[in-house]
Amino acid sequence: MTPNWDDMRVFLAVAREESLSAAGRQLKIDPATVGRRIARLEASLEAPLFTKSQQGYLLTAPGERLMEHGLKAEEAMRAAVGAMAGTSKTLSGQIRIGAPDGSANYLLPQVCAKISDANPDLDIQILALPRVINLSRREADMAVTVSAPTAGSLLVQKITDYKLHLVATRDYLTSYPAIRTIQDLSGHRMIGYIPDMIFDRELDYLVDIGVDRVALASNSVSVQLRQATLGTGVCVAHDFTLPFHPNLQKILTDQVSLTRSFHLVRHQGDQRNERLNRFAQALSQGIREEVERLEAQVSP
Amino acid sequence: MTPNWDDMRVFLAVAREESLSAAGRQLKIDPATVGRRIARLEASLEAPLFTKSQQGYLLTAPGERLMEHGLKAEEAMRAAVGAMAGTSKTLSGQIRIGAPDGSANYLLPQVCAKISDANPDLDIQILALPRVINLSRREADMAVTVSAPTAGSLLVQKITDYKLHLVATRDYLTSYPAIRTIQDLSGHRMIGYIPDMIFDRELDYLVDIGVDRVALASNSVSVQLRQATLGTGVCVAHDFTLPFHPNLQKILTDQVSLTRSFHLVRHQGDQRNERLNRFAQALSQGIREEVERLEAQVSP
DNA sequence: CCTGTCCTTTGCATTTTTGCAAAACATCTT
DNA sequence: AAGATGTTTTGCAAAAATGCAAAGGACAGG
Repeated sequence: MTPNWDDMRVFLAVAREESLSAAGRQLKIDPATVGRRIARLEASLEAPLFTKSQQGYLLTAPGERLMEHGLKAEEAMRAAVGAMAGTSKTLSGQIRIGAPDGSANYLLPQVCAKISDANPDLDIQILALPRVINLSRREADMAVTVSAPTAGSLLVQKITDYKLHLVATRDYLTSYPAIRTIQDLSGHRMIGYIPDMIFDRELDYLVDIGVDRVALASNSVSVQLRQATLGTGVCVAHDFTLPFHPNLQKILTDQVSLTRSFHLVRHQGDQRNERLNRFAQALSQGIREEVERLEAQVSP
Repeated sequence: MTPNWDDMRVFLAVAREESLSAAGRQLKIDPATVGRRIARLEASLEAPLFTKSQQGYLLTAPGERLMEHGLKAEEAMRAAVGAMAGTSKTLSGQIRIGAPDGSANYLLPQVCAKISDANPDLDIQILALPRVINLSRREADMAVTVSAPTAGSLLVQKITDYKLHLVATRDYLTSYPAIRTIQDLSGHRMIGYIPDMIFDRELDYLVDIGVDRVALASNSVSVQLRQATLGTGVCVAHDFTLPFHPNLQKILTDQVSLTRSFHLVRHQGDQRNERLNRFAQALSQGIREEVERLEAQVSP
């Protein structure tokens, strides 16, 4: 019998989450229903799609083959929904943004709050991960990145430049030897990324500055800034984060001033998706304005 | 809210049939249900998809846009189902073949009966139309044709050659002046295709033979043969039809012997659809064997 | 080893969807 | 003009799907 196309939507969620419960949460339906929908799909296709256990639902070989086609169906359905968006005043549904946690923590909350105010029926999800978001696998609808990706069928647009400077607390600076030159840094504790976990070359600030040892490291910008705010060392901070940490001040600004850029990266298949286009436009403009507003609050 | 993907499947049927009733018949669901599914889809997309009346359901501009994406979703879902077919011993579901009515009447019934015997869960539909089947519009899953199409993203494979000869009944031949040469035909009633409705140049047999007037014409081969069987004239017949009309005999075989070929035409997008591949293989082989079997029964 | 947590599956009640039949309307044929 | 045929829409009963709760199992932590 003809499979129910909507069962394919459920199938994709289970394939991704590898769990009836998790898929049920994502789809907002009962796990019992998810299980029944999978059973119905398997019956109509006469093929076992998962190996089943309480530890998880894992795709079989036929299930893998089905998933390939299911992803195409999903893309078409997304585009279909997107094509309808132009007819509505406000956006609805759910959109997920991937972002490095610097922008995820310090920019996106404000930007997305405004977008949400203007589009009450839209659910926005900020995926803050210290790694490259895989848009091909649809981990998110779009991603804010620092480096512009060059490979894959992706759309990339530059959003804005932003500045970074070395920072430390005033207490730290008065308690430790003066920092007048870059060479003086070698006598200080540096805070930064975990070197072998840096997932974007453009985030490797300290190498640019000439620092080769990081005593306090984290893969999370907010953790790094919290450590700096405690007065435990010197780190590189985005200017737009400084209004949130008034006890941090810039140092060596005449010698070290870094500039990076945010890019918005999207799946090429979404190019004509009006719904995502509208959201992307609002997001880019929001980020641009927020960076400008926050950097204006930081003394030169 | 998230549209139900299966509502898209219903939407496509209504868009094609331009009628709830016709779509319901095609989908084997009640027209009332079809109407409700369309209403639900329109509500979820917040867009009117059809202009509605008892005369029919016609797509609106948003509906047209939706259809583009819906067709892609459909292609993906068909491929998905097709990818599963290899896992099952027998085929199931529904497959529609377009064919000119010569092969539709005299070959496909036997060939499809055998395929159906081997695949009890498969519904086979023979679309016999006196015109070119539009595979791009998915009027059928595949088509048997005489001319090999050269345009469009289609897969074409030659199935077999077959022969055609001038025929008439014995009674006709004894009641009317003898036919010894092609020129003698001008004093006889010719049966053939309606000239301005010939949809395939390869079917324009009488032009090849040099006959320029068709006194008894039809766009249907079976009608033509029935007329010939009544002894009302001379027509061109496929050799494989002659075992069904034992009172028809070939004439002028030394002067007129036509050869044509059957081709199987499929949508390029179905190239890796295992379910349709298996069916196509069985169909081609079946037609090949059936032409051979029937032509063997006809005296030279 | 025991407890807690989370998973899948099953039974049952509730909700939703569907089929059926009828009403209303439009079109075509006699 | 009347009857026949086919359409869409609506109300209601029947069927199907879903949610809820509980049972049973697996795994992790204390």
